[in-house]
Amino acid sequence: MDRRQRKSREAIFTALTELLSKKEFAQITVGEIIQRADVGRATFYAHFETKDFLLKELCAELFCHVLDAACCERSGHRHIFDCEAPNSVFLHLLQHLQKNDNHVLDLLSGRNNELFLQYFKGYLRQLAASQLPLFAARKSERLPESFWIDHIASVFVETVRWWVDDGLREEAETVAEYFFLAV
Amino acid sequence: MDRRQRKSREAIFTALTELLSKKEFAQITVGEIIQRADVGRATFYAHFETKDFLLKELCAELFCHVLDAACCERSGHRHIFDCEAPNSVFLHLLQHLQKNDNHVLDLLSGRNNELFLQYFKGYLRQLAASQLPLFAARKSERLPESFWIDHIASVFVETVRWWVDDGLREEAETVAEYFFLAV
DNA sequence: TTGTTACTGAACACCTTGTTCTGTATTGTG
DNA sequence: CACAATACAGAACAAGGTGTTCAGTAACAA
Repeated sequence: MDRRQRKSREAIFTALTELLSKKEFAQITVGEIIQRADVGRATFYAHFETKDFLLKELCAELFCHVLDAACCERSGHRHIFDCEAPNSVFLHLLQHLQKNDNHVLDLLSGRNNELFLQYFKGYLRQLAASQLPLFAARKSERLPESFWIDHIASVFVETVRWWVDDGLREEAETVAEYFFLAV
Repeated sequence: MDRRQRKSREAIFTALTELLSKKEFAQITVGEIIQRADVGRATFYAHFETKDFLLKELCAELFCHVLDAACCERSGHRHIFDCEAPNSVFLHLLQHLQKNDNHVLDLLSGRNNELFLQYFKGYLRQLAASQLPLFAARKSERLPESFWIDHIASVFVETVRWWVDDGLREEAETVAEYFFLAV
């Protein structure tokens, strides 16, 4: 990919990320983004079809990064014993979120954005489906699997949301424990 | 209240309700609402500050109606025994939703509206707080109460969402059972 | 009947979106 | 280096939505 392209794309991502820490997505205009990114209007629309598509691609990058990181650490050389514990993936995810390196939490704080939650939950559903055996003990055979997967993803998302709205006062470990007690 | 006021207000509510069964809230414009309501633009803004405030008031009316109905039936002369059962309020709520008299489900179907979910969950949180003793068996003493209330409300909302996205294929009783198994 | 209040309908300024254009600078390749 | 391709800035543009204002009209309540 052309260096100019990468530069513009990155500048737009960064601009959006910075803006997201100040105001909610719906209130951010394309004009603000390109102004902060120092990029022409036409350039923006050459890269992203609409503002929503920009968010979608941003989410894709974020989640890939976070989930990959969680997976790598899990199958990495450290924490082998912890990884055998049922909550390791979710705990790692929470720890990543707590660091907030890539400002994911900005998207979850306050009155958050529906599109983001949609993507978030989508990824979580995948994760939940892959981790399904871990929750077998709790699951009743009377519950349909689609319901159960959705439930796990929902509870995780809502737990994180509660955590953020609460001001991140608890440690990631504590929240992971809440999650496993609740789900 | 002036009859003209009531008429206009009602026409606007009805117009929005009808439009919501066709498209999502974000795609509905004030122009469409006033056209369908057969009401002047100035009239709309005399009644509601913005489109969002309109939705807020609509939600308030809907939830008051639904929750009141659930409460009345519960403390009414019928279903006395059922009402002693822990799930009666939630089941009644689900049954009300299933009938969809007031098109609440339109707001929950598909890619739904964030504001609505916010209000929905807010009301649910109240209900959950009042019904807290019923869930005492499940709750661990290690879970903070604020987390627990939020959790119950979340699981209910997400259960209904799953139900709707699934096409309302299950009976309200079945869904109520799922809810109580999951929460 | 009379004063008050709510309504219509149109015009208005403002903002945001997404497109199109011209000219310019940067890139990777031969 | 030279050249063709490509990404860029910047400005102008139409289209569409928002919320306000105002003058004239109709419905209300006392």
